[in-house]
Amino acid sequence: MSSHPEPSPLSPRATEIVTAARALLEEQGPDSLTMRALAERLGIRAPSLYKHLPDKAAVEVALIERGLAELGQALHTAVTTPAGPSADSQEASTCPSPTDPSSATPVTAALEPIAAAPDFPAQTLTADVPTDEGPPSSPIETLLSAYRHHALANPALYRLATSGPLPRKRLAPGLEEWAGSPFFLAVGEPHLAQALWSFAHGMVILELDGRYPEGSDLDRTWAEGARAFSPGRP
Amino acid sequence: MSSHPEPSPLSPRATEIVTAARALLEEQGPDSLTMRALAERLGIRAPSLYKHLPDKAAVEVALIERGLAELGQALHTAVTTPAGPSADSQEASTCPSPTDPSSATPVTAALEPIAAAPDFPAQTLTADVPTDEGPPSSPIETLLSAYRHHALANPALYRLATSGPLPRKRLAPGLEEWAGSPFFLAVGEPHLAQALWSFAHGMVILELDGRYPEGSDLDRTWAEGARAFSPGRP
DNA sequence: CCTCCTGGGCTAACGTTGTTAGCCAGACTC
DNA sequence: GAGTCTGGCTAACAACGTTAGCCCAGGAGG
Repeated sequence: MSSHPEPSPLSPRATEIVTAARALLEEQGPDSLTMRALAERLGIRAPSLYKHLPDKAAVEVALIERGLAELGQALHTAVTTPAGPSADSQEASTCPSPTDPSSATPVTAALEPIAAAPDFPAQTLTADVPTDEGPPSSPIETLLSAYRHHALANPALYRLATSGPLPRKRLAPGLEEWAGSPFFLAVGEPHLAQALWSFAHGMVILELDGRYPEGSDLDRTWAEGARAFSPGRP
Repeated sequence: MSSHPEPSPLSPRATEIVTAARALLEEQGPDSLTMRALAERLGIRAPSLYKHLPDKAAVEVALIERGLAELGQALHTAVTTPAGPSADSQEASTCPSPTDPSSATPVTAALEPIAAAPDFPAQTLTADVPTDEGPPSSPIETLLSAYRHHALANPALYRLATSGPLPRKRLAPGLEEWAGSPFFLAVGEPHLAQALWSFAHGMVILELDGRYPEGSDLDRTWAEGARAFSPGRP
């Protein structure tokens, strides 16, 4: 198994840099991901980074690739696993990615909305731990739950990987398609799959951006959406 | 009617500045919206802008308010209008917003994806003019069509207004709710409305970011989504 | 052992960005 | 006429991404 499309190859040192960048990103927010701060975290000076990576965009592309790969991984196992109701198990079992042993970052940092991402004022992100309950759930519900959990567990990386214009040319080919394919596996029809993916992304990104009114019951909104996309609905 | 929640009050000159900012944004893309470029467009120097607006964020907040107000306007008329199949008519009839006469910008700039927004590599945004055809459409289809058309007609403003963390504190209160309320009017149930809004946003933002695979038939994806959210589906 | 080369660090510096401080001309008020 | 805003201006700062150029360690080849 593993993440099918291979990520762009990086020197060992470059990989270290990207790992540090990831930690910095998730700990301090995207605005704090500067070349100087990144270098300092590694005990070197900013210009030295350019000996290993051509520019900042390359760091971001590498991060995007990691983000897509991990998201894809989470979704694939969610869709393959024989419908486990608890969404947490998947992450823990697959995230120590086999392709990249050096990424020893503690990604599996549980589900509490990351402590502090200072750039992003955290707004409504106070009580939004999804409630896992109800019936053992259909494939679609399982997939959506995995999607939501994964995104909320890695908010900054998710945002980086899925928002804003994509530098497709610099990205490992096929990665996006692969990451999205579980939606097809779950619903069987490509256009419906695309629609479901769009729904999931819209939900997650609006939740991350604190865009829903204060007291919204997002669990119910997700459920309502899942129901809409389910084949024979009650 | 008009946009119910009043936008934050601005001095006449500040309004001019925001109008120029909007033009700059839509013509040259978000990266080109710098204080210096904005000032130059007005024939003054950057520091002078600070006599009228506290900082760049204030410019952006004002733009966001305009974006949300216009989006809300478009959606409201789409939902109130007795189901006109042609989505174009709405914009033209309501956009010269009655609240703000000085915004004489040609917003109604038709539907061709704006010529050049250089910062955003336009990618797949080549052949994505939505095809208006098929049966006269349900309220939900009308709403979704209006949403998509409006967003694609004002891509940069839409992105600014709906992506990234919201500075809620600085935003006119109630604006977001008002802009989103047509979704409730269309489906009748709040959670389903939120889900439908999320779907629409996800579709649009992914389309704007050129995130769908090359040859995607987005019309069908929209249709599939609309069908999923429709009450009694075939 | 000496030489050479190269990988990977460094400092200095440039051009942009948002933003502040402080100056000054005109217009309006009393 | 004196005074006070209003709204321009220049100069400057800090932080950003990035480039140029220096230099030291260590391995390779003779």
